[in-house]
Amino acid sequence: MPAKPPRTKAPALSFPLPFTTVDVVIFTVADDALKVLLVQRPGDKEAEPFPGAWALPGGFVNVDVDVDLLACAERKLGEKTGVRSPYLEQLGSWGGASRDPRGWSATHVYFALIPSRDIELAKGANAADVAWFKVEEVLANPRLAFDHAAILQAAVERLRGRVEYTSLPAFLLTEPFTLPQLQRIYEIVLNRDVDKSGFRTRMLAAQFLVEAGHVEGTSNRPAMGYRLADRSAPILFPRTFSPRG
Amino acid sequence: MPAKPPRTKAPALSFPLPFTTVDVVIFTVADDALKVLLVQRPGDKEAEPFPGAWALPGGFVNVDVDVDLLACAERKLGEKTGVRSPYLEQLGSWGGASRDPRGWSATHVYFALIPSRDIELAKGANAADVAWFKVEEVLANPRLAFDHAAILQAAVERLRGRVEYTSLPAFLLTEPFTLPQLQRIYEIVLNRDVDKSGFRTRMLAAQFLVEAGHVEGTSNRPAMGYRLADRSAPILFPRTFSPRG
DNA sequence: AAAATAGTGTCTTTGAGACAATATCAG
DNA sequence: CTGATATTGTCTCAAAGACACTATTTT
Repeated sequence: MPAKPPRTKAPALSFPLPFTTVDVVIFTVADDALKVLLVQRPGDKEAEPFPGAWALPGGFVNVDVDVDLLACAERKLGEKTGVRSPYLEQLGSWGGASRDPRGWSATHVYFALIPSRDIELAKGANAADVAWFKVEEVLANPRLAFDHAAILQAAVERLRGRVEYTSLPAFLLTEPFTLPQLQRIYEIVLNRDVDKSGFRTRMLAAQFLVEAGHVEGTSNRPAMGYRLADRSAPILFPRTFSPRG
Repeated sequence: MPAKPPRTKAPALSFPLPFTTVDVVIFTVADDALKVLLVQRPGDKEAEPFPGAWALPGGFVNVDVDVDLLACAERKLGEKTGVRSPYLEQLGSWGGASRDPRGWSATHVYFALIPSRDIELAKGANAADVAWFKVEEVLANPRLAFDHAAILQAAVERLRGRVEYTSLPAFLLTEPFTLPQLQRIYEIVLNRDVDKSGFRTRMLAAQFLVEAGHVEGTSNRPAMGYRLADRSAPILFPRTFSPRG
């Protein structure tokens, strides 16, 4: 790729390198709303950019610790939520001269889906600077650090887009879950009602759920519980949900 | 994001930075086949990695020239093909300790679609080290530099996936083009036949084509020519092409 | 006229959407 | 029993798939 690359592993560089960071957009559904995890940047004691502003969790790649970008994303996710292996997908990357006042930087962004029941936010000294926010409210009044508002916007669009034709919302629930619970997640993310009968037909026809006994849960009549046949990836439906399709 | 960031624009760093590169997967359709543009890496005179191997076009981000990642991708595309504004979409990023022997590196990958008639490959001293390859053959016997075989694989999967439900193949044709021409592109990319009648109905119903007069081209009966109503982005079909949908 | 390609029509099937009906539980 | 929620059934409609048919050009 390069014309005149450095030769050593810790090179005396002949040209400046951009900063490399990884950020993670962590979604969950709680209180009937789609939420995103944000962290508050430290006050201006250290002359950091955007002091006190909320931002997506993330930070510099640590060349000595992270074997690759995915590992770095998993590390940052774990540090903030304690969650071990959620659904994690690469969203894209943002890079340029002006997104960070310290200089040319590029960030690799992942997005994660985690069930709200699985969460224990990072404890200890900086527990207070990690919190869930309603996506709707953050987007309506974005005051995020860096270009994180644009990144969040892209993540939500990607999520909504995928939900139209994939089984992604299943990753927002703990197993086993019921079809009405799953339908509710679809409705929350899509922000519209979904027909009950068609939903059930579609989900069961797609063959990605396996029965896991009845769940005597929150409602009057117990519902069948299901688990995912394959937790490694969502399945794709051949059609979109929306009407006028 | 960072814990202890550098303070200046050309900082004396307290920790090592990964290399940042941009690579572009450039597709076209020619001779009834999907092709990808590759460049040959220089011989080992300069102790570069993978001497003589073929690679995706790309290289280091130039902090002084590229305002952002997209601009960098457009620059590299233009340098190799002379094409000015093709369809260009971010594919993803690959980064890790072992993909480049010189050290931890991360590459931001874009993929481009260009009509084969628009191309004039880079001329001059290094014209010979740029060439089109059949994607099928490269994937069958990958000997690309770095992790470019995996990247190409991902790009092809993305392209094939998108083609199932978008108007992307239109960006592989010069305007005006006919519906039979467009159908042929779909068939080449998908590597399967598509029904003529259904194809026409679908394309015209999607309202993204505008008539541009008859084209008295290659065949016996002249066909209606079309242009894209909006060249900025493909449109999405509500369903997939495949049977068993 | 024959060949070749462009374009249309018809029939069947699949599955979504709407909505009504039934089933099973808690009180 | 009544209320609430789960689950199923029915009817209609839109669009895909398969495939036959018609139209317009070149030779």
